[in-house]
Amino acid sequence: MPRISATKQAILTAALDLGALHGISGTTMDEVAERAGVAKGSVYYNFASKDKLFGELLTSGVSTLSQTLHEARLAATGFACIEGMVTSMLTLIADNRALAKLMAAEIFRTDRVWQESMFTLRREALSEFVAALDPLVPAETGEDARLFMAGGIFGATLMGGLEWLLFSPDKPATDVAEALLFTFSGRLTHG
Amino acid sequence: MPRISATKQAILTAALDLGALHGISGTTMDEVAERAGVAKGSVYYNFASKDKLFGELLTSGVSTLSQTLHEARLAATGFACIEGMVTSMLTLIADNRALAKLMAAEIFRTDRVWQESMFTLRREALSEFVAALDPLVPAETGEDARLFMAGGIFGATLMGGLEWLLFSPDKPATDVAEALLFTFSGRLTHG
DNA sequence: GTCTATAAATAGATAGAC
DNA sequence: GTCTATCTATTTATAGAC
Repeated sequence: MPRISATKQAILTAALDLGALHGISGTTMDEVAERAGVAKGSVYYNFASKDKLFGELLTSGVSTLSQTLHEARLAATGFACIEGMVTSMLTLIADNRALAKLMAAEIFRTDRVWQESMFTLRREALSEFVAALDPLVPAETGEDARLFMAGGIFGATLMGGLEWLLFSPDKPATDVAEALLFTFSGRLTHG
Repeated sequence: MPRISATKQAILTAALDLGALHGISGTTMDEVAERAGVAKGSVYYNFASKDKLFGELLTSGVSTLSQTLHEARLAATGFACIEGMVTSMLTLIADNRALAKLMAAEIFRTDRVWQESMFTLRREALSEFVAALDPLVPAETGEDARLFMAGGIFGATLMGGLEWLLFSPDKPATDVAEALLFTFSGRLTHG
């Protein structure tokens, strides 16, 4: 595992921040070079193309998410498993705010060159939620229904997390997790 | 209320479809003109700028969403109210697939010229969920927590809906609604 | 109102010096 | 490995004929 060069890291960070601000198509390689403090030639020395640069950023980001969810899933059982996964994902979003914004904007795009690998990685992340749901849903629940549920919990956490960071960033993460988990706890139907 | 011209409508439709495919920054005014079957000059005759064109598209879309949620909220009470809102929103997403994709990608952008009005309209849509949640949550629940819950239900429906349309479009809408509502019904914690 | 033609600026990418 | 300079294509937007 060759260590990543300082220049390459600066480029990745600049691209991530700018991508979160203006979207990938709205970010130019000139801007990336300027923000990274290097010449554009250096950007292209490290990344063959704009697509390669952002593709690396996104696939590594979704991969980290999968791993985080996987670890959280193994750390508990039953509904506590969902609780831990939602909380872990919120922490990850808070620690990688730019990446979360970028992912939210790109996750349903179907015209990217890296679409295929993103699709696979996204499915991997969702399948962690599917696995966590397995002991909680009736045995006869179909595969599609499990995926819709997983997508829903994933979406709730992502949107709730972004809502938090963009509009109420001073609130602690636990407030957000509690609110989201309240809606999944069944207490909504006890009224 | 002056009726919208056929040309203007064709331009709006073309812009919506292309924006859903390639994002707003990734869509060019040349493509819009070509797909709409008009010259680029006609596009600029009807819309002063690219920003104005997509701004109109997005604000009118979120406005429709707000109205749909409002009507669904008034049509029921208690948890059935949430059920109706989620179901109505899924129907709206299915009927306006391109708009849903566009909104999902743009809803957290903070660098757009129409950001201010989008922010307001988005809050309006969320406040419908907040109102529906009012009788279902403890009286001492804070304003922020209510918004996080609303954002979560909204996010779950949007992501679940897009997951459905992109990857299992053959399943009926009721399957998706049932799956999402299952997670909010409390049956997850009965295991 | 719609068109063609074009301006003016910017984009992704490359060449070649150092 | 990093830079400057530049190529080529594309982009938003406008001018002006019809």
